[in-house]
Amino acid sequence: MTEDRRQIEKHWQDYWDKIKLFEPDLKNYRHKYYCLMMFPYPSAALHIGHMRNYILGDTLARYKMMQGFNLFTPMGWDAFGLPAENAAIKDNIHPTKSTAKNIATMKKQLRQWGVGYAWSKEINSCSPEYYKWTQWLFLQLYKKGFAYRKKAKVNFCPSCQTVLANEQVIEGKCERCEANIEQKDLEQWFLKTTAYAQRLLEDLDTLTKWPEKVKIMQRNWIGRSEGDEVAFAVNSQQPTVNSSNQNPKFIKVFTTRPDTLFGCTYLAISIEHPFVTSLLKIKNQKSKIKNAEEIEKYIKEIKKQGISTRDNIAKEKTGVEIKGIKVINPVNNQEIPIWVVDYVLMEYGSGAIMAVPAHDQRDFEFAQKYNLPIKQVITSPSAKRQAPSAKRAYESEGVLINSGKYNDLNSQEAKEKITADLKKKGLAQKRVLYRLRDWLISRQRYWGTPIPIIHCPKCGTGPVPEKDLPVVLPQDVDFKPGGESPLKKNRNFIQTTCPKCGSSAQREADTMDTFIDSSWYYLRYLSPRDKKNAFDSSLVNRWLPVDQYIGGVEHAIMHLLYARFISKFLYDHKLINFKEPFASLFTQGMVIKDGLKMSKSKGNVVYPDTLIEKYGADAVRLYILFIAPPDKDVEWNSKGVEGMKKFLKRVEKLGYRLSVIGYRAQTANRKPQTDRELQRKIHQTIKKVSEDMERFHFNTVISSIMELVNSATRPPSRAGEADNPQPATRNPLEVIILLLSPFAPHFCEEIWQNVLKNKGSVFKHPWPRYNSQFIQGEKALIIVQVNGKLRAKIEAERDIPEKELKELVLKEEQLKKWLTKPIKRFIVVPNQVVNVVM
RNA sequence: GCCGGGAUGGCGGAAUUGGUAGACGCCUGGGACUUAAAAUCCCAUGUCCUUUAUGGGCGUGUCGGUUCGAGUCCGACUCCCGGCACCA
Repeated sequence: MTEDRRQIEKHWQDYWDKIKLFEPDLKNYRHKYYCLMMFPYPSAALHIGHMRNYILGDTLARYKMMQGFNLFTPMGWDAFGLPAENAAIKDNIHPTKSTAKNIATMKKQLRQWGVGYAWSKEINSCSPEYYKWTQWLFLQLYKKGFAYRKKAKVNFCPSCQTVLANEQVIEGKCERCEANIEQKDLEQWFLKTTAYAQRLLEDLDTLTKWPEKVKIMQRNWIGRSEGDEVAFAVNSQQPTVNSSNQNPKFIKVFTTRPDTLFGCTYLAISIEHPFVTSLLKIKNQKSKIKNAEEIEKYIKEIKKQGISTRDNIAKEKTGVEIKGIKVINPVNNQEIPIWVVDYVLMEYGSGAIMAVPAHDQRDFEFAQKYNLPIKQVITSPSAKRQAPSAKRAYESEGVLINSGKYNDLNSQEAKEKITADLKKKGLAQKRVLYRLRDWLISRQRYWGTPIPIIHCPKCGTGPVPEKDLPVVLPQDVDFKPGGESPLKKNRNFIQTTCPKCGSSAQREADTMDTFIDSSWYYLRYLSPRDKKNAFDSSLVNRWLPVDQYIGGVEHAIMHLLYARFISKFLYDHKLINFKEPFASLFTQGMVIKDGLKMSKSKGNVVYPDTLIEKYGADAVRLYILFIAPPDKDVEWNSKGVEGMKKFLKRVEKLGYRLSVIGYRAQTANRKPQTDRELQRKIHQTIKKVSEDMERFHFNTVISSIMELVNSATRPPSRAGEADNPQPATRNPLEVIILLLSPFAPHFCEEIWQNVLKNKGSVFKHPWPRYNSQFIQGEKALIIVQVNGKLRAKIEAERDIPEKELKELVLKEEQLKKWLTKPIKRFIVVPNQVVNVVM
């Protein structure tokens, strides 16, 4: 098979095409199985890391096919995005061309690996046929008020020359190019993801087949936090929580720890807080402050430094007191100072906090620096009256002290009582905050879906009518980025007429974040050429949610959160009838090389093509799934592929031997007990493999099949079983081929049809079943321990009574030297272990 | 700092509910076949000790505990990987 292996593989690839093995019957949704891989970005060529992903999915798909499911595994291309555009700028090839070329290369690779998809349903997010409906989706969101424009401080990447969503900023750096992110005030489009914060959080509990890890990451990202809003009166004026924040009569703070209110010794306020801004703007207000100039100077300085919320945590906190104005702590009417600080974020809560230095580490550090009082009000329940540590704040909950009538309550009780009392006075209310922000979707780049919006000088901003979709992305664009959208420079594109009044108007020049393309693609696969609808609701409602979604853990937050958000939006507007798009999620591990994730930019990429040339696709497929459980990261080492080739050769030889000699002749030469032993192994293996397939333990599946091959190849090792004759054992080769076929499809199809002489594809044959009565022998191997240490192994009848087993143990020669003292206890685990305790 | 995950031979890994630790494979060493090599097959392969056996001690990151019995459960710690991070 070595020489013509490539030809054999190609032969079966053609065969699967011919019999349309992977083409679904979408009308037949009974026993449906929608197996979806995250669609790839078309980069130059797929490496081993990608291959692991697709082989994993293909193996599962073929297994499900054999189990009799009506399988649907489509594939497509997430083709818009920055890499293609950057490559285009560098090499001066239009993204349309380079993308098409990359897709062709990748399709060829996938085919060579024996990976099958329903190619008739292929989609490509950069084709007008697809992005027309991405635009349609945007318009639905717009019409329902879920897409809006606002001027906001946004993350701007100076290197990519575009804004980024919060999720795309990692430690203050761009996730793509790692340039430091700048904050800019820009008018941008947002989607109201926050409107779904609570449901995105709650419904995670319904996703029982998602990895816990991914759900935890999403929960943390949504970041729900329950607490209270508490109003602090400015000087002695009477505040209420219902007045506006601009009103300088009071300042609202958000806290999760109202039990520490008595320990609040100053109020810290963001430099951008409206209270501060209006204070400095309005003359008679400003005159009340003794150090207005100092504050203005401070704010200017901090703004100049650029208060990024993410990159200066290590920096020492600074601030300046507003002299001349105080606030009243509502629990004890104590006057406390207000400090304008750089460590309170305007974007979260109310932009002001009650500072409790004794019980918050940040406030503690600040108070120490500026010599502000540190007042302990919580003590640990175990060590009452513990002095506050000189080095750290005590941040845990505990028992209240120095808190007037609330003393001796625990934190939980105190929270409720203090809030209730303040609520009566109108000074507090419950509030739930989320860390999740609205999704910023505008990108000042060329290679993306144009936002279907028209700006009319008379009518203002309005949608492109649905009948005019798609808004086609023009080809002749100078796409070099320059801080604003390249489309702005294309007059033919920009100039349009207002659909309402007909006067000359301008198109929106920004394109959409590519995560919108991937937030709904799983719906389009079922009717990719439909010219009238984004998706066919009746098909979608029958085929979704996706039964198995497979992809990288790097999409745990962004893609999966956005796709869930869009599904919920479509559900609420009755366009689909399910709330969650992906019933079961599997996140495969990364392939590591030299300690780093395999990636082109790091220069540690291994391409599978030369390995496939040398060993064949099946051997590489087997190896890639054999080296580790698929959800774990794995360090790549090409050395072991050889072993897989050897293994396939042994199976081939077994097949040759059985087919030449004939299976019956072969069994006739064996003793009956040999057959029984092999038969047991066959059924045990079917059981183990079937169970492990469901758990995605593909590595142990392969080793179990190897064990069965070893048993079928080698002469029997154990004899001495009862020799009552048994019916002829099932042909081991047939079982081996069936179990192995999802992993090594070409090889197995070849043996199935040309050696075992079966008609039709092995993938049309049902997955083998085991018979549990063949699994157990009538003798059990029992481990004998003395005081917990292994001392002997004996064979005994299954389910032997304890008394007889004890006699057997006492008779055993090997054990005599250990059983020197009187037996205290005799512990039996039936058919497994005996432990003699002396 | 917080939240996850992990640590098992020379290597990748196995051990599903506490019951033979190291399956399966790679590497390595030895042997058979061969004029020779490749391929193939067979044997060995955690570690130490001895009286060389159907022998024994030790051994799953560290320390301690529970149990007849712990890689697995509990408590404390070390290191590695991933996520989040002035979120009040």
